[in-house]
Amino acid sequence: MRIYKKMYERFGSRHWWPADTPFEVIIGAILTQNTAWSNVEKAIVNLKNQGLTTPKKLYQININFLAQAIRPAGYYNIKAKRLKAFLKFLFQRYNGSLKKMFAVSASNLRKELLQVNGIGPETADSILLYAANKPVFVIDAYTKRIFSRHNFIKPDAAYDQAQRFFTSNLPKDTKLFNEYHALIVELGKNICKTKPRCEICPIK
DNA sequence: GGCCAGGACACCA
DNA sequence: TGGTGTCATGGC
Repeated sequence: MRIYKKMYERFGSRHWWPADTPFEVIIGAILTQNTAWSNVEKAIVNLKNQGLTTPKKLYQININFLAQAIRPAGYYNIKAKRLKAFLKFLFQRYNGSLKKMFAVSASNLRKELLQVNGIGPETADSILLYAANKPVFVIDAYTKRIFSRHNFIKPDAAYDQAQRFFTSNLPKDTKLFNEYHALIVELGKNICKTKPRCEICPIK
């Protein structure tokens, strides 16, 4: 909480995730896997321009067509397959309704999402926190890099292990988790990128 | 022109 | 469980 406050004082509210709708959050969460967000944005613009930002549309279109549309995001063939896998899950289990899916408890939905091919722990947690508004802490590359450099977690810590560090030290609060992870990304992008620990780091 | 970015999975031992 | 290869574009 002490670190959170320092970062918040430095960067302020981040208003995350950068998307217009919960479904766009899900698309972005899958497309950004090991990929710079700037490339993901181009892919999402393509989808928007073609009116493909609803579950129904994406469920219906041809997978090869989808792959071409998301090409700028990289790994486009595999990501098209992963988006399709999620849509198949959404329609078969929840009749295509995000509302119904979000009504499921965080822990149960997490288990279900992890069964979907192409959705791992980080993607699942991003969906739970930023699309479904559930109090789940997201661990990503920035989180591990920054907090291992400052010796709060081990560099090779497993996902769940790193996650426990945060959840066991913080109140379980969706807004807090949302803001915290957004601040970590901000710090990771702009300051804690190359130098292991630098003078201007707000959390040292 | 090499390196890297908001992972996940298949395959192997 | 742990290690390695694979997927690919765009910015610097």
